[in-house]
Amino acid sequence: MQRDKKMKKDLSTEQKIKDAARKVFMTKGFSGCTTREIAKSVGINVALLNYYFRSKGKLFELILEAALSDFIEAMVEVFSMDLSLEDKTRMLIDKEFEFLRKHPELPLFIHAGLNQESDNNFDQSNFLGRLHQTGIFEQCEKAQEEGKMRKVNMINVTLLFMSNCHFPIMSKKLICGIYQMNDDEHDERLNEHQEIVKEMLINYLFPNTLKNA
Amino acid sequence: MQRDKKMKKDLSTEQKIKDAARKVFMTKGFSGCTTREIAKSVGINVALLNYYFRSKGKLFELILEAALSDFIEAMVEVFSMDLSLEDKTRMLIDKEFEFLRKHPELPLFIHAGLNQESDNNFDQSNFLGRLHQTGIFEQCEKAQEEGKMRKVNMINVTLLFMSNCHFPIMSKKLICGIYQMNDDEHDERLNEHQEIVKEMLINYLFPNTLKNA
DNA sequence: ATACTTTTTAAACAATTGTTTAAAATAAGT
DNA sequence: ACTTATTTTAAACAATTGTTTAAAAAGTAT
Repeated sequence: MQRDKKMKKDLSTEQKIKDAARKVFMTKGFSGCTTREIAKSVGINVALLNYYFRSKGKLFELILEAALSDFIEAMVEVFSMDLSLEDKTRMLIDKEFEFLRKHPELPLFIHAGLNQESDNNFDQSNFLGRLHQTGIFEQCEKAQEEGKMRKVNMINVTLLFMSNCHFPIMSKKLICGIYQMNDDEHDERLNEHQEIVKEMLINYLFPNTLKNA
Repeated sequence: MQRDKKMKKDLSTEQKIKDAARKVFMTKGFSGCTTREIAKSVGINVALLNYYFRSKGKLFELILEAALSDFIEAMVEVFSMDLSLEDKTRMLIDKEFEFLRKHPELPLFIHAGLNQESDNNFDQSNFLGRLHQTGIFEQCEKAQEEGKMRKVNMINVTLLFMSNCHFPIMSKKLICGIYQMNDDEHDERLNEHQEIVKEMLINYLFPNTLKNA
């Protein structure tokens, strides 16, 4: 009954719990927070958490799955466009930096979350399939055969992108600690890094393009 | 028994606790494990933990600090050598990959650990000072002035190295999940990635070197 | 030996944990 | 209206948490 008629309130309790859980899990991790903490931030009873979601763990899996999906979807969005590989590279990096600046805790949450779970329910969302549907792999393969793109395994390409986009965001505390920076200084470095990464990756993946320029 | 003046046993209990705590904290995180779990893995009582270290949090700080120190020390070791910047780059990347392959949980542990702590006691170990002592900054500055090295802020250089060495290791579960790989396949990708990173970074940081070749 | 200090333990502490139960409040259907 | 189903709550559950207390065990020195 709760699905058909969602008139009730401004926002369904189920969604409000999910939102709060996401925020709390993101910043504190699974075992770093309590169900009561989540419930309190929604303004509801603890029992209601287990009424909608069966357990803390089940709720966490849901949030983690959604976070993973967000990640993949951002990539899919760019890959699906009608652009050259160089332009897709630039756009992906820009989008990733923009997205991660708004959700800086996401990469760490995902990696920490994956290490906490025993069973890997990746197949469930079929991330690889969604990437395949964009035709990005064929586009790369073709460019590689034409000598326009360096012949690198797509997994390594993925690794290159993720490393250089995700890590700079998630390492803020470490970098700021080592180099004694404040938030503004770090932000400035990050802006510069965004350009560095773009040039470096394009330079590496599409060497001809740069040599002609 | 008589070897040391007022010492204890084969291996000091204090050290045994530290070793066990390191292992447990690394894999499960601070709030992901219990003091009893650590104590049990050493074979001692829980109270003994608080006898040597004042609390779980204090013990964790100690482990985290040591882990951070290990990281910096690995860099210092390479930077202190009498080598060209290109050779230091190659050696640093190789050493980092080798080291991280043995301790793959270290990067995630550090980043998650830093996010859990409220106070940043970085100054305590003076990481920046230890890096400065190696003369690496002067070496880079000189190379940059001579046009042998791309003029990039040292913080961005650090970010480039860390991103491309640490992230590939710490993202194993994510990458294996997306691309449905097993451990062997991932290992193979990692080996290839090590070479990719070396070429890409040297290519980017020391462009003249490659153009002449 | 005795006396004193350090190390280790068992037990208890109070607080918090995730989860459940049963009843109340609210909404919906008739 | 009344009846039923859904949503929400208060309270309790048993288990576990980090930490402390007091006493035993082991070690050291006198």
